[in-house]
Amino acid sequence: MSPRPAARVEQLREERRRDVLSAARGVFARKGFVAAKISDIASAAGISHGLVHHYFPSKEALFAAVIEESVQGWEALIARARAMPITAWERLVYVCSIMGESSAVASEHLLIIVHASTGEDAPQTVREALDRLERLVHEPLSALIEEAQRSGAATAGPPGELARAWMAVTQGLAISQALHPGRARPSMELVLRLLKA
Amino acid sequence: MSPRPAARVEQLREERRRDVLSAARGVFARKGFVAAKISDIASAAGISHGLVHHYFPSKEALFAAVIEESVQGWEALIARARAMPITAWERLVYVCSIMGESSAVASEHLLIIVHASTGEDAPQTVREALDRLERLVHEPLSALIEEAQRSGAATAGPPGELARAWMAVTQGLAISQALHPGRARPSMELVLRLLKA
Amino acid sequence: MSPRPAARVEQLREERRRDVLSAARGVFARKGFVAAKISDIASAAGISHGLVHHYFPSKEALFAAVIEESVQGWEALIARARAMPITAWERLVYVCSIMGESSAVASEHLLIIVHASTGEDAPQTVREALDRLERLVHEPLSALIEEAQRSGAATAGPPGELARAWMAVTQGLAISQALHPGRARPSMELVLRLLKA
Amino acid sequence: MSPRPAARVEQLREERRRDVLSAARGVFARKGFVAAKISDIASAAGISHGLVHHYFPSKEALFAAVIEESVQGWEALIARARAMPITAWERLVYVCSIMGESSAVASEHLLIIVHASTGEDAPQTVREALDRLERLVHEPLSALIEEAQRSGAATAGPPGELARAWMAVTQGLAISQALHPGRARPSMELVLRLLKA
DNA sequence: TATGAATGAGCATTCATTCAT
DNA sequence: CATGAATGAATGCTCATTCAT
Repeated sequence: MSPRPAARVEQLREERRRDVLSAARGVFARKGFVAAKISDIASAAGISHGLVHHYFPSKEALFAAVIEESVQGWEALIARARAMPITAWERLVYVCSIMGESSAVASEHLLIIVHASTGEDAPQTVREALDRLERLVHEPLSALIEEAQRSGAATAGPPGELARAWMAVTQGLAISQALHPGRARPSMELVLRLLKA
Repeated sequence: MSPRPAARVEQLREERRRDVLSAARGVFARKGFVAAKISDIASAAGISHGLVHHYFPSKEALFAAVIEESVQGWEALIARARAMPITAWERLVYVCSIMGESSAVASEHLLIIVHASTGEDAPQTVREALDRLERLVHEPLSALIEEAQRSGAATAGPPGELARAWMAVTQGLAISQALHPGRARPSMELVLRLLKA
Repeated sequence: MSPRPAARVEQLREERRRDVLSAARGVFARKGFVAAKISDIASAAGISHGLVHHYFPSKEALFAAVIEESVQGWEALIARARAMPITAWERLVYVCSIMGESSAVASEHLLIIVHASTGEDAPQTVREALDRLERLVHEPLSALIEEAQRSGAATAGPPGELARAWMAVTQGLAISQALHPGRARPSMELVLRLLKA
Repeated sequence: MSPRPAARVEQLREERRRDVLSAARGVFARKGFVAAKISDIASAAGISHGLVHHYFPSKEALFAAVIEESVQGWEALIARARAMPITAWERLVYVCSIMGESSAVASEHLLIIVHASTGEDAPQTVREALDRLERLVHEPLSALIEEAQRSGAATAGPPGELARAWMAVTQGLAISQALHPGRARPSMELVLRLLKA
């Protein structure tokens, strides 16, 4: 009966799933988990609210998927930076520059993480993903900083704390950007002054 | 008419109102406006949910009162800094040091402002208070930076943008601290590197 | 210790009770049982809401007392009419004229009875009082009409039904008056056309 | 997109909306606006309380819809009477006879109007609809009476006041009927005696 | 007595989730 | 797959009633 091969069907389904995920990312970023309504997400994705549950069993699962997506983006960024044949300091600069690009998607990821972090009601799956993210970003960053310190490029101090400070500062700037998109974005070069020797 | 002196009654009422406000500050800081439940606030204040409405007509009014309190705290801090007989740069250091103290209350104020800023559902009164806060902090800060630039203490660049960057960074660090209270707090001296000449 | 004799105290208490009852009559008349708030009544009586419960154990009891008062007023009116040394028709005219006077108090009684009759949630005590009122008004009225019919003054027809019609019409006019106090009041002479032979 | 034809869906929705409206009419008639509970209406309609809000955004809107329905019924009745090729007096008789039919629906409409008129808490929309109703009924009725007076069929007197008296009386009788459905209904011929020359 | 703080049951409303079509 | 009707748990808010002062 089906005119389309199963693979094509599966692909369409996957595309639709991505649409929902994208819509959810935007809505969660703007409203946070609790205030975001399934119907907001459905509207943003151009489908009915009932259909959202065909792709994601629950609002919580959808949120977890968005978080997971963010975490994987960070993982990928860090992996890319580590794979480049450059100095540790240049890797830091590279990471900063990507972060600073602040595409809408990146801002949304950051805002979601802020919401997920600051909200106390995040479900367990989300908590775990956030912890994983924390480690994923913090550890390689500390390593990069430590490496850069050895080469004299980075300022002295406990690399772990510097990494955290850098993460906090980056997050603060990203929030600011996300909230005021039109505003002149502080150059990431400024942020690097935190770490520069 | 009352068997108790009116002044005392009024005083008790005011105290209780402050208790509720404090409880609300904490809950709003941890959960944001929408996710915070009146019953959470009531529990935190050790009273029944009905009594919360005895002191504040609505959740929105309570939130607005908390925001107002934050705004006034900032106003006061800026005013104190401006009143001190010190150089512009020392004023910046002073403001940073107070901000960096990170009493629970200060963190809560910052988190609330983050929530209120990032959440799309803040009511109109709150939006206005936030706008006022934005101006209250940004303008004097820009002035301080400009002054410090003239004395050569601060780095070059548009004072307005530097002020915004500094605010974003401070907010980011405060969030980080609020979320991980046990963690070693990045010294505010680090933050000053952003501005130092 | 008490500077006043017990009797005087009792009298004051009784006066205050009447104040509350009067206030309640007005509020119940304007809002009905459910919509009337104890605090409305307290405000109207110029006392605190807590004090209302010193005079009446509950809102329901207060309502019952108001109804009781109405019932007794009707009883008294009917009794007065029956005691007068006049013809049956003149008694009908007398009752109509008193009803038509429409002092604020009389209107309020009527509106309360309408509310109590039309509202389904009246408590048992109230139901009983209303039934009693129904009989109290209906029976003597039927008797008066029957008497007037025998003397040829009243129109023919079952006296019981004529009495009910008259009561319904009187109530309708009273409602109209109560709702539009400024408006020219239809003369009760009009109402008597219903019964006149 | 929908697997069911849109027209059919719309029709079902409209039917269900009418069910809710009917249930609401009965409950509002018996209890008045404040005392009527959404859950009462839902039970009467055989649906869950949540679904009521699927069809009407709020209790107030539902009440307004019921009132609107009443107003339109009156408009239609008056329009029909005016369209008939009969004398003014016959038109009055016709209106009385329809009113006197006292189907459950008509009684409910009248009781609702009484509740809405006597209750002080009716929302603004309702107030406006009632004012409109007042004019809609009063003006054409006055005109009819005036016309009937010119033909000598109606009693003398200010047509406006007679119209009001007639409305009040009709309302009173309708209340009486609605409250005691089993009782012998006073003939509307009786009411016409108010107006007959 | 008199006040008003305090409680909690009750109601309107919202929204995630399910499911018939 | 897709829709939206339907449900009911959850939440803000009101208000009768109690009670410490």
